Amino acid sequence: MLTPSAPSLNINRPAPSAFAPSKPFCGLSSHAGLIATEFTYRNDEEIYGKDEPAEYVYQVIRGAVRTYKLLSDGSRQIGAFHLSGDVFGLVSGTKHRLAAEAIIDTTVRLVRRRSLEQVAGTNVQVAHKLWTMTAGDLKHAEEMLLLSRKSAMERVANFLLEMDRRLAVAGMMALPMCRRDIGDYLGLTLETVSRALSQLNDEGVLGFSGARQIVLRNRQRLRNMDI
Amino acid sequence: MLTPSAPSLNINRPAPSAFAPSKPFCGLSSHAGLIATEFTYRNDEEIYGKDEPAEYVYQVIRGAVRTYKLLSDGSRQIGAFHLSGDVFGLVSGTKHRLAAEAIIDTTVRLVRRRSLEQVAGTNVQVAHKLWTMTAGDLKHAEEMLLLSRKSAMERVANFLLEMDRRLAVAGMMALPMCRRDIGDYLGLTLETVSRALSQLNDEGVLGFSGARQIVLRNRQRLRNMDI
DNA sequence: CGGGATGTTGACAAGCCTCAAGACCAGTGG
DNA sequence: CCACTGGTCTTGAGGCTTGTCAACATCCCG
Repeated sequence: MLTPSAPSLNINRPAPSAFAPSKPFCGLSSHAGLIATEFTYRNDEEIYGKDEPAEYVYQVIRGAVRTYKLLSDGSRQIGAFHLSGDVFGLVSGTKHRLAAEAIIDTTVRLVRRRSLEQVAGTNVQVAHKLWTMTAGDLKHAEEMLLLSRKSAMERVANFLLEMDRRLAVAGMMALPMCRRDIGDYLGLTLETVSRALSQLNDEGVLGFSGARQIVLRNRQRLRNMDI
Repeated sequence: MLTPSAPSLNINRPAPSAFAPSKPFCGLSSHAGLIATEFTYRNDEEIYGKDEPAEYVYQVIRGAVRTYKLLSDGSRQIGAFHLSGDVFGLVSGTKHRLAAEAIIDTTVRLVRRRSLEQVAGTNVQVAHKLWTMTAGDLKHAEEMLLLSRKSAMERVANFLLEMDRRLAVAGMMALPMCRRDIGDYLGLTLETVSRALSQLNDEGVLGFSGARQIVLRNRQRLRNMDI
């Protein structure tokens, strides 16, 4: 929860005292004079809490974010991992239904939700973009729902392919998240995730160079396990 | 699949030869001259198929609809049950990601997706309505994802409360769907659903008057099992 | 080098699925 | 009116996958 080295300004909640007005927000803020601000969070730092007013919409510039909710039984459900370029925190209501935390040191760009909706009120293209972004979240939720019916190995295989697609460089991926994060994302325990990864390693489907440095050696076999 | 008594015109795919232009589409078609047409399907009749072009958006007038996809292993995932008043078949893309079938004899009202999007292109309120409807679907998917982490009993309890809220009249609900449908919706087998219902009956939490006629006698206990 | 966090592996238990048999119910035809 | 039939639902027995608990290994960082 506390890493004493602070790479940048650190207030728990943004209230961002105007930082750097910057580049287009996923091709969004180019439309109108949306003010985008940058902000940096350290690992495990909260970006926003569940049920908080949704004041901003975010885009990851660098780093990784998890959105999650805590269940009554103490377990945690991770809704999504957001990596460089991803937009998160967009809701059509007024409150966040999931909390968001930086997994590692993360820089985000943010725009006020109100400004965005204001623009959407006059600009049809922006309004359409908001819709398709929410539809994208829906698609992801539906895919996770499908995954939830599958075996542990199928879920892990699917996860690996997703991460391979999203963050592999030179055929190798450096996972930002721990085994527990993966488990809470897939609806498995960290032990089951570890066992699945070990088995894939034993079978030569993947290779490790450190627990979070993974090379996929046989993507086709992973796809065959997959949806 | 085939019930020889046809209550109304029966073509497998709409291509609806203008039937009854009628009342507002969930407060939607009141905005512009959207033409709404009615159509009736018999039980187990397909309304649209997976990956079909999303030509229409539907509202249930009478009856019940299930949307679903078939998995590669032959199992079926039901995404949602749609009852009187519910809108379904709205996607932001061009294809349906789930198929839709009538569970019982069902009348729907439908409007062309193109017309709707056209109106949304000029009418900000309609555009906003499309967004919030998709956001509602997202919320439902997120709730199902949460449920998928819970025990069989918790899922069934949640299902009962949902159906009680949506279709109970005089404290009694007449489920339109069979045990297999419920199982495919909750990610359980029909046997597990049946066992959970029997247990709730034994505990006096609910009462049967026919397998699909259920009275909830202790909603609070169901809520305590629930999310 | 030491210590905490993270990851791996093993043994066991629990919950749910599978398979199977039988009960119930509605519709049909004799 | 009753037997028959197909579909739906219930109930039981056993097995499998995954969760739980525990021990140990590894890594990172001071």
